[in-house]
Amino acid sequence: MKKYNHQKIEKKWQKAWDKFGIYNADDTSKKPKWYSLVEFPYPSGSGLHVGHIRSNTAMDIVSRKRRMQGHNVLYPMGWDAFGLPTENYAIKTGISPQAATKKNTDTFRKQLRAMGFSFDWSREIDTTDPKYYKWTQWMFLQFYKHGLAYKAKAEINWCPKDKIGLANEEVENGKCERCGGAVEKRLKEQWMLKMTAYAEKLLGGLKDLDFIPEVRTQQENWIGKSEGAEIEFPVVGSKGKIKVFTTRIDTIFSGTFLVIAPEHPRLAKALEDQDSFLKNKNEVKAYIESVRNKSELERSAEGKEKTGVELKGLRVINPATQEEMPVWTSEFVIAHYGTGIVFADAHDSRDFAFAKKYNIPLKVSIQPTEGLDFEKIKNLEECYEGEGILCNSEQFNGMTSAKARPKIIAWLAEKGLATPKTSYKLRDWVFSRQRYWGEPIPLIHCDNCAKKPKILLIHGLSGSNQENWFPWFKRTLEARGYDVITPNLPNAQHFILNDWLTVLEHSGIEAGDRLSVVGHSLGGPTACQFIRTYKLKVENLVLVAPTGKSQGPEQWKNLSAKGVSQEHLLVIQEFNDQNKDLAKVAKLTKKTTIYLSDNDPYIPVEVQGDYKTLKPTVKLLSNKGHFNATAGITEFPEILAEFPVVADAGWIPVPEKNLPVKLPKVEKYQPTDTGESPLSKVEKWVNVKCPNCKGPAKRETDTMPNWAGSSWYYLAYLMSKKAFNGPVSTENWKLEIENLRNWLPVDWYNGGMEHATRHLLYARFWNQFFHDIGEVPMSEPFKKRTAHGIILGNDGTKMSKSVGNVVNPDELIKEFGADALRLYEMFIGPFDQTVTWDPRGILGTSRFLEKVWRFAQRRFYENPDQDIPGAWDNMSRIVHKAIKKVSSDIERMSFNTAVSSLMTAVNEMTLTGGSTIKYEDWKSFLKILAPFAPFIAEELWEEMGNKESIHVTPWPEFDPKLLVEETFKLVIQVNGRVRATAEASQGISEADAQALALAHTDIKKWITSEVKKVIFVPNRLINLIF
RNA sequence: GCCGAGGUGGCGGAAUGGCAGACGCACAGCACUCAAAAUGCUGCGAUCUCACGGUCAUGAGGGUUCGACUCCCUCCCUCGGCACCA
Repeated sequence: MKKYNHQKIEKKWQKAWDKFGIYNADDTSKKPKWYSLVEFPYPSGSGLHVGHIRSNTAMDIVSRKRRMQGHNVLYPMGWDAFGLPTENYAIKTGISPQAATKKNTDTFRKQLRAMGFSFDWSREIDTTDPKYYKWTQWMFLQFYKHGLAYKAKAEINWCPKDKIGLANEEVENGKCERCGGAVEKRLKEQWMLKMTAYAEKLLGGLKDLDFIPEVRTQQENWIGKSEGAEIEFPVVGSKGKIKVFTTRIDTIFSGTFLVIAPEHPRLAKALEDQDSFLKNKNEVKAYIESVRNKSELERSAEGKEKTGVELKGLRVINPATQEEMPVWTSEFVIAHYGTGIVFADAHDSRDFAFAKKYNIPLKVSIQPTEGLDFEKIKNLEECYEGEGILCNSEQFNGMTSAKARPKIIAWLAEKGLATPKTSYKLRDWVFSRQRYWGEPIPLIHCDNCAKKPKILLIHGLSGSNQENWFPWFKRTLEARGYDVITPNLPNAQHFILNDWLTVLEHSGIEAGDRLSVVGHSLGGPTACQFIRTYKLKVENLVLVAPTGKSQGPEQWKNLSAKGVSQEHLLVIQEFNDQNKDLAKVAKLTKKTTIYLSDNDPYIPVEVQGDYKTLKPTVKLLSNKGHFNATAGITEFPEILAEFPVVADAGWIPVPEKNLPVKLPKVEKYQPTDTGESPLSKVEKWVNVKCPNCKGPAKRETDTMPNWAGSSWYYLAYLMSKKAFNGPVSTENWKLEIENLRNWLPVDWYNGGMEHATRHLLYARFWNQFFHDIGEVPMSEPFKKRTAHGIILGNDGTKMSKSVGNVVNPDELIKEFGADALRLYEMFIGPFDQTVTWDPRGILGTSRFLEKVWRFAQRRFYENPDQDIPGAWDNMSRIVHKAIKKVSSDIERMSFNTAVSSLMTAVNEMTLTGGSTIKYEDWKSFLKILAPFAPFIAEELWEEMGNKESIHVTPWPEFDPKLLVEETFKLVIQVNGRVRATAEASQGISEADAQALALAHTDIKKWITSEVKKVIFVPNRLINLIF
């Protein structure tokens, strides 16, 4: 009889499984796919801990079961390796984050392998690998190119003592984690992702997802949708209006003052303004200053009295009551929610307290429906915040709050003073970090390109800037951010080239401008001549129906008929050789496009061929004539394609072919005391050529947040090796979409509750965006989301290095084996609940495995024959009961009871039948044990002579017939209390059961009268009522 | 303050409205042993009783029900999240 040597067995099977790659997912399989996902760990220096193992084991069990159920299973693993601890370690020790990460991931990988998780290691990823983050950078650029990434001033946590910006994780209760000093808010230009644009989608998408309710509600609360109205308060003595958001428009008649957030930009503007209405500027300024100097903690402290000052000189009118109201500023109003201004009344406790403090008049307009003392509310002794019946509200009196709200909105909307409006708590994602250890943001800032681009529009013969599509053109492109110059050229009827050039020369164009030129008709060749004469650099030259020498004599006759003198015609002809000029001009311009129409009276189709042989792009539009008003052209939308919206001027994306922007080596990892990333000190890296104008430019030195790489890692697992090894490009991404389509969505994603809001929302946002731009096939990435409870240390507190209560799995694996540890992790308590690590607990599961081992040895060494004649049917029942329970328990994440039923089965087997178990039954038992304890199951399976791995054999089905026992224990109750039990046969009738019960010796003494009533639950109990 | 989860032996915990405490840890007794470890068996909520058996027990108090850990109401406590969101 062999002894159970877990060390030997585990090493043996780790090697064998690797060798045969039995856990590698197959991209081309015809089997149904199954994608299990656990949050990939941050590879910290302290190694894997028992908390990681809990989630990994659970999903490993699910994955193994699915594999045995015939699915093509993908269960991948990787490293979320960018992050502060590694960076702080680098600051302290000087060891590069790259080197530390390598070491840490090696440790983690080794530990995870030792646990026997069925990961597909061929798909391992690392967010800090340039091969990975080149795609993260590409993705950021997609956000940027679609207008969802923008730079704006946002608050960062600033530690004035350490002189560095802090991540949210580094702030504890408003204090710096490092030095314990108070943290300030500072404004800094930061990259933001416009997540608010997806608020509604993120909320709506939740509806069809199988997320546990806790996660779902946390996401809903985080998005924080509330529906209400925006009301306008006219300013007294001015045309201005102040907009206010409210969800309680039913209280509008009690609104007696407005309150504006101290940080509100409109307030700042009013203070700067020389002739502003404000009469107490200094007082307001001082107040805003005092608020800014308060820490977040002081400001929001519960029960803290709110402070504020009145904005003297500013009064508004309540649109419902027509009464004048004062306007105040106070710290309790949040600048970024709603409009940053609220109307205040007696039905909000904060407003109420504030008004009392500063003696602002109050009015009551809501009467509680029951219970409360309305007298006190009416006398303004108490604040009533709830809903109720409206009073003091004119025609709305007597209505309930709910009824009145839409009516009041409609009433005010009619006067143009209110619109229904939805607000969200969700804010845009601050995407910049002023740190080293993150993905560089792949943008380059170019001062030259930051200049407002100019467009020079040159009209043609007999034309003016008031004609054709020119006014429309100017208006539209100005709205797109361009400076459009449309000079009126002299003697339009009698063209003199030099006169025209002189006017153009003085039209406001300067050397170094970002210039585009649009020329219409004769303006086309004039443009070419102008560019050539002054050697102008032009970004985009657009010629609309340009006239030229190539035209035939007939056309020249036409011009002549229009009054152009022969002399001038010769001049035109002379410079007007498109073939010659354009060839030269093209050298000075980046891009040239010619628009032609098939029915242009001046440029007939016969001569258009000449243009088409030229280098510029020719766009042929049908039926546009000469592109002038005579042809009915007053708007020319096609041309807009040439001039895209000017966004975030000066930020030029790094071209795809230059990705990744790799992190350079730095001397010091310490953030700078100006609040910038240490990257800003690497001049060689920072200073680059502008990809756009080739002039001097600087790289963005902010890096991406930790959340970036983890927002798409579930997609990365699906991508081919080629995608990571090859160049990054939109075309290459598209090649991967098929793989995404095969595997998405993730069927089951388990992770911690701490990621229920941020990570999970970021990833969903990311995915929805890429779905919208056609780069990801599904809108929602995760079909099912569950969460595990955390494991507390022995002492009931969170495991942490400093407390010293972290449990190291290495020693446990060595002493008890990975199988015992896996079982204990599952057995320790309900999977979704917080549990406390009990160092003795693993003894139980370890003993259980020893017991399984001994049972197997007895059965197959003492009785080596394939099957034992007369083996107990009871044994089959025990096994099939366990198959049923284990199968369903895994699906409902009740892993602790699954383990317990495995234990029960073994206990019952040893008790009932010794080792007389059928061969098939024992196989089935090993199979249901296999997902939990894969090593021992595999070993015992092999010992039975099986050649194929147990982990790829079919999952056993239970036979319901075997589960039915002939007799059962009938519970006998008298007046609802259990008084006895009796053995009864299955399917016993109510009458027989009653007879059995009444005859029972223990029941007789409870019989006091005739049976009044009988409750009979078949095959379970009978309850006699006397 | 709001939202969510939870409260059951000495401990971790189990229980489609139907025998509360499965399974495990700890503890005690017995067997094996010269002895110990390991293993196996037995016991293990409180209380009354020599005993058969009874009574009380699932945070507290009420309710619904033949019957409640489970459903409803009120309250207390613990944990997690959000936190001046108008």
